[in-house]
Amino acid sequence: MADEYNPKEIESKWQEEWEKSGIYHAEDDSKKEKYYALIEFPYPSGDGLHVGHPRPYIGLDIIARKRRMEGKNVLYPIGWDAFGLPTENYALKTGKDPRVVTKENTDTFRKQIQSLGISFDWARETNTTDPKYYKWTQWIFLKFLENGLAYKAKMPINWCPKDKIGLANEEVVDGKCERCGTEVVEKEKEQWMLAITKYADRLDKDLDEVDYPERVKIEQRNWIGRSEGVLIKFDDIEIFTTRPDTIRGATFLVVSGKEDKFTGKFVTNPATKEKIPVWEAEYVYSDYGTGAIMGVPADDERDRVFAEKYNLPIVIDYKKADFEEFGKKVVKYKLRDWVFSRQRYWGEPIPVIHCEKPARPDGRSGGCGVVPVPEKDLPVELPVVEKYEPGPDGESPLANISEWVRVKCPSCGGDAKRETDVMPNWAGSSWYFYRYCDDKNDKEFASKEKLKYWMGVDWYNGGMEHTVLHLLYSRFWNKFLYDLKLVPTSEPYKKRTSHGIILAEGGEKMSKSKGNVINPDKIVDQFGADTLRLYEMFMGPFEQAIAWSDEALAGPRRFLERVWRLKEKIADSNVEIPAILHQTVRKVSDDIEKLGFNTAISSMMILANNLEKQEKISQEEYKTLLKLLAPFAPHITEEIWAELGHKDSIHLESWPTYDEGKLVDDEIVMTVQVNGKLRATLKIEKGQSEEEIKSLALGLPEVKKWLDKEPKKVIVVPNKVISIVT
RNA sequence: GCCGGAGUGGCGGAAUGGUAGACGCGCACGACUCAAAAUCGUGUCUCGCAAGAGGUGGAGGUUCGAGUCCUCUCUCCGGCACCA
Repeated sequence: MADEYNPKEIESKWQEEWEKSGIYHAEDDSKKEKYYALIEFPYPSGDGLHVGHPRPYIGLDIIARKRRMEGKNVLYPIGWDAFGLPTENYALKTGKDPRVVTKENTDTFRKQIQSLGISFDWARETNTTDPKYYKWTQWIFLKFLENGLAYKAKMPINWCPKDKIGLANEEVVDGKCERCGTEVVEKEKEQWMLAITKYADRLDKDLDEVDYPERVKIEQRNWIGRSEGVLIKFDDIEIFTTRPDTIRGATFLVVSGKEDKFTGKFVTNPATKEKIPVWEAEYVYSDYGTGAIMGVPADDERDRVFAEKYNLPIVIDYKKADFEEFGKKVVKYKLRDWVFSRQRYWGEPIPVIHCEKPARPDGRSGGCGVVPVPEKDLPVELPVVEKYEPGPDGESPLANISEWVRVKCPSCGGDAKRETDVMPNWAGSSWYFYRYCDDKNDKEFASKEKLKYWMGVDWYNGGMEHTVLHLLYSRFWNKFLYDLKLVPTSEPYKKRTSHGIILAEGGEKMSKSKGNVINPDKIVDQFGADTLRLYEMFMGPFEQAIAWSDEALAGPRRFLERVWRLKEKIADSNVEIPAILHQTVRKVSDDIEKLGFNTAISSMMILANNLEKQEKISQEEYKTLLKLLAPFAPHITEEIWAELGHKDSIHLESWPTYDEGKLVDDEIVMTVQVNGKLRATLKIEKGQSEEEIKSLALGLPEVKKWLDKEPKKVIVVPNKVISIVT
């Protein structure tokens, strides 16, 4: 038969057509209401796409497509978060220029993603490694510097000996490098820091304003670690406690190892006026609170263990104190400032110059010290190097390029050196969502007018693993830029959701080393992109991790074949639209908003099965099904739409609506329970009275059988249940 | 230890307190076919010939009615963790 469903043919055809007509391009000057849908832009690794990557893209594609059909001006962009270690390590191994590697990888990724028919606005594609992009990453860094939020400090940092790289606290998991799993060690090093702690209170409090999953809010709050307590002086030692009421039970103080000059001394408990000893212990941290605590063995488990071990007195049943009786209330956070330096190559150079004449401590002229690169000289481009190895002491590979490093001080003209540290790969992703709003701008990172129109992001979907990394960092940048009046909203994302990852068959994580990675190209080739899209949305709840199954792909493909075949049943009759169509419109519309893609698809399957059983179907029924399906399976629906004689794309049609009054069938099946047990079903007509229904139910032979006396009570739940109690 | 989330057929999973297992996969049988694939139809929680009984990790409870609400408990997953 000539008219077979052939995805290979129709999919590439429509993809080209859509790109040519630009129907997915966001309009900057539009009277329409805007809608900004965002996915976390991918890191283009050398392994190419695996089937897990597109799950969030497809999910938000359905949202974006539905919004367009609802008449919104939709921005659904994509770009590449391309700085980072894997590319650099690959360059190290092969000697290839990371720029070339990145170009190859993004080309592969782009081609693969484009084969899935996702309605990204490719005209706004951005890349964090493009100097035109990272010029603005550097520019924002200079704003941090200018406002005193970027500073250099010699401090113990988390050092990964394998990657030869300093890590932010957020990148250390169980004492190991988040990336490679190597045990991190402490290392003293001069580092650039960003003062995220200055925003700790607002990062915590403003979570109240946004629509994030509760879990994400809790994890962020956990990480920020706000606690209210009191600072109390025991002679020269100030302690922090959240339980000042227990002060009369304090029989000793404990200081961290760094404060050990007090160890062995005695101080006065301001509440009891007794002299109590000062001890030193590892369980007290130097960088939290004041680095000193009061030991209340009667009320605190650790203090009790400590007191028992060292035979310290334990006072019970002491009188409680008032909260601020002995000191003043303060708020402390667990959050630490962000280590922002990386001594590697493939990142944004930190745009500062170190003048050889140090700045004078009194701030008067004579020396410059750290000098920001003037804005006109941005971007500071990464020079081409021969060797990508970090130096023996963990110096950046850039430190070896003396012609790049040696510059004149922009301030005094004297000899100076460039900063050779680069930024962490979280830098470019902390602001990319602004760039999409105005990606061609070479005067600003994005114009205020365009930001005002497009921001904030209406719906942002991404991985749970970024809750305390990317999500917290980008909220911090946003708040900083908001304070400078450079961006219009105090929070970047109105709504955040998370997708579950796709696991390999058998439930293991997909990884190259395990050899269980599934390439979407294979699936597209064999089944078509529409089947892949449908399957990824149908396989299970969107927000839940789920194992891939090759076998199960057949279901969605059969469904599409069925929809395809329904063409032949179209009749030009003007039939009354049955209730099931209204129900399906409602179900699909509602489910999409709840990320219930699996149940939305299931209801469309039911509708298709239903239509197939009919002799003939009306144009109206079929077109409605196609429109509902269009966001899920954009190619096949477009093809059929065109075959039905339409000149314009189905994706420009308006989203179907339903009639509230026609949701219920004329005939309803109710269940009849006797003492809670199901005994019969009862067919009734729409609109029958409760009394009628009751007597019909009581008259059923299957019911009479169980009634040996007058029922005590009969409960009728409209359209559902008749419950008889004897 | 603390804070979240989840336990439902052979499998993925459905179910505003109202017929548990929708939808899909798989499997079985049947139709079509020389045959196979594809497609279509029927069946598919357990016990029972049937009437019926039991069944959503376990034990109680609330309710006319509980997978869903409450109490206790077990297991798994995620986050935080000598954070005062």
